[in-house]
Amino acid sequence: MANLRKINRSLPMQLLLARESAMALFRPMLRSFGLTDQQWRVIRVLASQNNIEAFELSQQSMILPPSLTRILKNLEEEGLVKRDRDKEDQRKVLISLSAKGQRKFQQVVPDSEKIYRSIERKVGKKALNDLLKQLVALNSSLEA
Amino acid sequence: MANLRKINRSLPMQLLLARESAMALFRPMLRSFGLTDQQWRVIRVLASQNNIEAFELSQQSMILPPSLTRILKNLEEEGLVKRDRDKEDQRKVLISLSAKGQRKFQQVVPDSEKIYRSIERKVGKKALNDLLKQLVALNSSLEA
DNA sequence: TTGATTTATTTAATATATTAAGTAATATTA
DNA sequence: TAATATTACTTAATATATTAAATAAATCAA
Repeated sequence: MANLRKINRSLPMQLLLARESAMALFRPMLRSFGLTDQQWRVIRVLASQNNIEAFELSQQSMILPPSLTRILKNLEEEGLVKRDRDKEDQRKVLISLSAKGQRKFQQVVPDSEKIYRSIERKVGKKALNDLLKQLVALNSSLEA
Repeated sequence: MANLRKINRSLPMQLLLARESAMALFRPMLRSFGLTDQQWRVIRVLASQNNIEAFELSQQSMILPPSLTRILKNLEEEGLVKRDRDKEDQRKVLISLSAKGQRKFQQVVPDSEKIYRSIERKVGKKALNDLLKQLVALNSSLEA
């Protein structure tokens, strides 16, 4: 039987495992605030850029447009985000956090930062920064 | 407004981005063989270990049991895998590749390896190995 | 040895991912 | 400017993710 590298030595698998290990630390906290991983990604992006186009939001939150449509529908029903048509270009939808959404963000930030700092302690600040740099380099290598 | 690190500087986000960049290179090839990412993960594990328990398969393929149940149902309907009850412990299900599943694996391996080697060239063999080592280290740090 | 507990998997319900197709608004071009 | 193409998003269909609950077999405890 032809050989393939052991699955646990493959780059995509190690990236998946690493991401799962990291997210496992955030997930219970996010759930306690009634948020899914993706909803939190969306809210984070919106907290830093108000009235952002759906396409931009999709890129920055790494959520494909069809998923984003549903996620925004849910967040809108919960009153956390607002959607408006762009007056200049009626095809575009501009999305922003509601006051309630901003409060939700504020509530989550301290716990999120606490967990991130505990990761920094476990991994080591230097090792973490090195890793981030290598991931950025990897991404630009792979795009090329 | 309280501050949170920019989303694109967070570890989970960079891991997600890196994984997507890598998987984007494999996906068209896998689809051309009629396989989803997850189905290929399952087949890879089965190719190296026949008659594996569902729980073990779940761990190694990084697919939670409820998802695995459906994935195995689909793969079984396509005749790629077989399921048998463990004679010793009737709770357990033992899974293995059918002859057809083994042929499918053999068909995909060359293309998969070709893509992996192109990644090695783009990223650099040393950089890739370093990164893998750091990811392994990260995983053990985070579990601790 | 029966009743309670644990283990291994499946079902169910809701959320997200992926690909393809559809729709409406805008831009382009002959 | 009417026909065509493109853009920005949504809908649809199928696959997977996540959490909770259910089921059935095995184990444990009294």
